[in-house]
Formats: sequence, C-alpha cells, structure tokens
Amino acid sequence: MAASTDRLRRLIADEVGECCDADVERRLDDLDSLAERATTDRLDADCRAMAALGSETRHRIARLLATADDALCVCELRPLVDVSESAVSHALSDLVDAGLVSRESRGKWRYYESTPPAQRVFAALDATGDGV
Amino acid sequence: MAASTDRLRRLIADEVGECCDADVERRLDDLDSLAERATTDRLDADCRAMAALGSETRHRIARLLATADDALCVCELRPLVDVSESAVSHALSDLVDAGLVSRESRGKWRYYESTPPAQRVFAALDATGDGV
DNA sequence: CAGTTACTTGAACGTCTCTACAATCGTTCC
DNA sequence: GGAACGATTGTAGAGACGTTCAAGTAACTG
Repeated sequence: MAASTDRLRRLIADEVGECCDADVERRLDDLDSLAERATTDRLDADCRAMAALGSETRHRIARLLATADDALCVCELRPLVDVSESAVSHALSDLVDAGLVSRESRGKWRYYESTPPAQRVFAALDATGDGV
Repeated sequence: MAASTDRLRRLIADEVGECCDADVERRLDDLDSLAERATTDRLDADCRAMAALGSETRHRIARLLATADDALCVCELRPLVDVSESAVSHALSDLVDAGLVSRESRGKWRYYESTPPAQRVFAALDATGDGV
C-alpha cells in the first residue's frame, strides 16, 4: 500500500507540479470509481466470446455464419475451412458455448446460425474509420 | 470432391425433396459466393484483436482503459488487476500490438489509452438485447 | 555520471489449446 | 433390428499462452 501510494504521489506531483495527501486521496477515489464502472457481471462470458473468436478456425466459421443469410450445417462449413470435420464440430460447440452461434437439429442434420451478439461484434470489427 | 458433393446432394435432396446436378452446382456457387463475401483482408488482425481480449487480464485492462476518460499508466493499472507489474506491461504490449490500445511516453511515465476499435468492440458487447 | 525510478524484455515453466484419429451417439431408411 | 449417415465426443500429442523472476533500457535527479 505504502509503496503504491508513493508511486501514485510521485505521478501526481509530476502531472500537476505538486501533490498533497488530498490529491492522492482523490486519485485513489477516481481509480476506485473507474474500477467499479469497468466491472461487468459478464466479464467471464465476454472473455469466452472473445477467446472463441481468437482462433482462426472459429473466427472464420463464425464470420461465415454471420455473413450467410441462412443456417448452415457442418458438411457445408467443412469445405470452407481447411480442417477436419471433427475440428469443425469442436469449433462449433465452442461457439455455441460462447453464445455466438445457435444450433438447431433437423433430421440427420444440424444447422448452425449466427446469433445477434456475434453480428454486433463483427459489425464493430467492420466499422470503417480506423480499422482494427 | 466426389464424397463432399455426394453429401451436399443428399442434403439438398433432404431439404427440397429432390436434387439434380443443377441444384448441386447452384449450392456450390452459393457457398463459393459466401466464402468470398466472408473473406476479409483483416482476418489476421481481427483474430489477434479478439485473442487479445480473450485473456482475462488483457480484457480487464482493455475495459478499464475503454471506460477511463483519460490515459492511464502502468502504476495506476497494476493495483486494479491482480498480477505483477511485468504481466501488466506484457498485457499492454499485446493490446498495443492488437491495435486496441495506444501508448504515449511522457517523461518517465508511459500512458495508455483505448483506441476507437476497442471502444466499438466493447460497445458491441455491452449492447442490450440478448447479452453475450 | 552514478543512482533512482518507471517500465520493458527475455527466459523459463506450468497450463491450456487446437487438431486429428478413433469411437460413439442419434436419426433415418430398409 | 441392422446398416448407412451426419455429427459429436474423448483422447493424446504438439504447440501456444500467461505468468513470474531477473536483467535490461530509458528518463530524470542530484
């Protein structure tokens, strides 16, 4: 605690020119407030979603589904990504778990479709301006 | 090729009730077109950005910076995430590489700030409706 | 110029991930 | 019921990842 506030004190002194105890207190309060505002009850879920889109195979599949007008099944997806059918299935399961893709069984086939959250994320990535 | 088109043929037959060569051709064209539309020259960059937000430490830091009104330095960030200063620095470097955070040196300190792409992604995650 | 400070970088190490293979499940058709 | 079929699941091995420790760099200070 002492060490960290020392450093903060020096930082404030460097920024403002001087620093009293009240300045340190105020900054600590600011940081507390920031930490609170930045806290989400979906942190874990968001992390899993982002991690799911962090592997190229899953990312490609998720984008294919987000781009497709209708649901696709594994046998249509597999030729579009260069991995085994098993890998596609694993990837799809991960995407479903992450809430980025929904699954629907129809007879022998299982159709996969993009979810609104996934659409929003891709829209954010595609937003023009600065690129990512 | 033969095997995969066989399967596609059966899929179409199952969907439509029957299936001729032309149907298979058409579906293959559809899939080609989809693959083309889903292709982005930023796939790698997008993947790296998503992967960067897939680790809890980096995700927390990125969100803190996205939430903060102004730039923060390592010594302010470190107490807010429960890892070593070195880990914070590694995380920040990764986020900078991913284009989600920008770095600015000012004297002894280095200030980090959220970039517009990061803001957009977090906005997408926060969009009300279905959650992620 | 030596010392302090703020941060970064490299290496190491345990853990987690991604893929393919094989086995399995659930559905349909005969 | 058994065979065919589409897809999933378990597993294992190679590789990537995230953290810490230790050493290093760059900027200021006396």
